[in-house]
Amino acid sequence: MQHERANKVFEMLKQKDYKVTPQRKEILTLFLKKDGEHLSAEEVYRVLQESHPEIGLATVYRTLDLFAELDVLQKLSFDDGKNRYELNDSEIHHHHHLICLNCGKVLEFGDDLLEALEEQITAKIDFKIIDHKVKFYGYCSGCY
Amino acid sequence: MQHERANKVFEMLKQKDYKVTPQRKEILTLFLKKDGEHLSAEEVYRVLQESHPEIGLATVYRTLDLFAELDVLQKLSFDDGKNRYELNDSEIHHHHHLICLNCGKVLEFGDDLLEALEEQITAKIDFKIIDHKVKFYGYCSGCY
DNA sequence: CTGGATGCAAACTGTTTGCATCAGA
DNA sequence: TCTGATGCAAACAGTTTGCATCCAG
Repeated sequence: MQHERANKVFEMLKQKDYKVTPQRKEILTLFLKKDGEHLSAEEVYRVLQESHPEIGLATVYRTLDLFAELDVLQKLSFDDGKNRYELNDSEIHHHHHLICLNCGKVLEFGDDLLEALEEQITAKIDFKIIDHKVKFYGYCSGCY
Repeated sequence: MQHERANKVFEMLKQKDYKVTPQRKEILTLFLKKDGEHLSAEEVYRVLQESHPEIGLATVYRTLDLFAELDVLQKLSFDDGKNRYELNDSEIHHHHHLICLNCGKVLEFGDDLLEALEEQITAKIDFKIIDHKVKFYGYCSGCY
């Protein structure tokens, strides 16, 4: 149920004294609709443009920042010069990215395998890990 | 022996019909001197400025790009809006980064542990991994 | 009604490019 | 000599900011 998720976010906004504006609603709705995609500010802006031409690019940026801060979205960067955002899968259930060096396609994989690695690092180095980002580069099935 | 490493790179440049210019020499020398540091173009530019004020920022960018392409340097991004470069430790001996969320300090660790992970991924997903970038976020010993 | 949110345009930052000049091979 | 490399300035892309206006609470 998508709007259930949305309502949860709206709740949270209110609780933290942020206003629930139509712009914020629209942007969240877009991400819920495109669950799993990694959208840039520009892309969000362009899509919304069609149905809501009043929304400004600055508002998109501000809203994406806000949502990232509230952990509604996760901020990503694939080193193409622009930040991307994706819906943060509720509870800490990360996934990571396989980036095809040829066609640029981005595949994903879960991070269960990484937990063991984290433990080993924590044991070796005096560093408390609380998050990680992993990117693998290579060639997807269509490209080799 | 540092200039041995430098000479190797100069060799390579010549072999690939790139010219060995004083600017390229200076930039490489800087990275050799600051081995292990992650320098941004701006930083390289500012440091060189002191001893070689003629060198232009555009040249720094072009040279960093070139070196990255030749695998002399490795291009990194710590999501602070600017690219950084570090000396690429000769043969494929990667290390990865532990980024302190509090003070921004960047620690490093080797990647021997990751190999097993790669194999598991390759087995599961149809994707030929040829490189990876891993970043862990957390708190370093001074910050928790 | 009131302060936070918005839209717009201008400012900013990091990076790239066009072009005349320079210099390594 | 002659093409690739440089320096400079202008152009660019993505993002941020100032400010008058608007509207959710």
